[in-house]
Amino acid sequence: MNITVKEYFTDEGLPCVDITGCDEFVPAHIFECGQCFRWNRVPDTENTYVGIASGRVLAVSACVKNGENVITLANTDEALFRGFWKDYFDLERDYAEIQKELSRKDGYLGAAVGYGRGIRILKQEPFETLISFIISANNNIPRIKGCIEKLCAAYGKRICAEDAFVSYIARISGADKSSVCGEYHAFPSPEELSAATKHDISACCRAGYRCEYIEKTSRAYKDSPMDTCKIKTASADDARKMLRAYTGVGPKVADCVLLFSGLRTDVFPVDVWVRRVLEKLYFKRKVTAAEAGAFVSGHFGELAGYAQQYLFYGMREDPSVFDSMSGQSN
DNA sequence: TTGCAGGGGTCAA
DNA sequence: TTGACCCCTGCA
Repeated sequence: MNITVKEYFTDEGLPCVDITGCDEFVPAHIFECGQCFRWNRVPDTENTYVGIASGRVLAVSACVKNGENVITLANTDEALFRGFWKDYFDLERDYAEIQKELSRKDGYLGAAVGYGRGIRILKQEPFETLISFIISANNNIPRIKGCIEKLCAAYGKRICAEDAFVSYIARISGADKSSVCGEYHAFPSPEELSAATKHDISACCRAGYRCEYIEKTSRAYKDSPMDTCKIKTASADDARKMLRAYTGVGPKVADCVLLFSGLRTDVFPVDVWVRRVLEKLYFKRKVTAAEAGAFVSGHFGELAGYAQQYLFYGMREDPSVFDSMSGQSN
């Protein structure tokens, strides 16, 4: 990937970088495809999102300038971009090539890829991803986001945005500066979160039976963190086993953590949405999660994780993208 | 206002 | 393989 980075300051004095040479980057698709919970669209903007990752706040937008796609990252300089955000957004990977390969595999994927162009799989912090997807079990996105925000507010480090950042957000959204939030919280570290009991966690974020999972997993993680090197080199099944050693992690959550923290791309989280896609497109009948999992690992191989994201996003956002495709899988 | 079903699973029997 | 688990939301 040959990306070009231009560093500058906005009128407010906020450090920014403009990235060109990366056509596969659509903020709405990246942040609303179900992989992350701490990125939110700035009200009254079409394509600008603010999020927190590893204790850093960033505003992301994309537009076309002079016929060229430009990604603007605000509140970072070039050094921080190269040292952190470039990897977080997986900007080294050639998604156009992945899309080509998936489209060749099967007609349904071709349709899904066409719809979800611009999705990128983020490399999120493993502990945050682990706890977030434990909370996601049998839960819906607004509530998951609410639980996570409350946990962060209670146990995470406070981050005060610079005045220039608040002014920038106010300007691009047309909002009054006083209405723009300037306070954020990092996701708590294993040490911070493991200090809380399940009762504390329950009082804080009302996550029900998942609170016990959060307590146990935070404490276990503090003593025995994920061995990401081992996870990357092990077989997919062994990697899943390592994740499932944490309480509250079953097959679906394990695959989500592996995929969305950028550790593996050959896993395929099967939840009710994905199962619906597979049943509708490939099986034409009801299947179990295990049956679905066995099918996809053979059918999609190393690119299973990307296939999952495109299929899932297409099915959830607009199931009609598959309507003209019946009978075209191979 | 109330009651009920269902939600992007996991655990234990 | 099945039921219980906590809590919220939408709907009748």
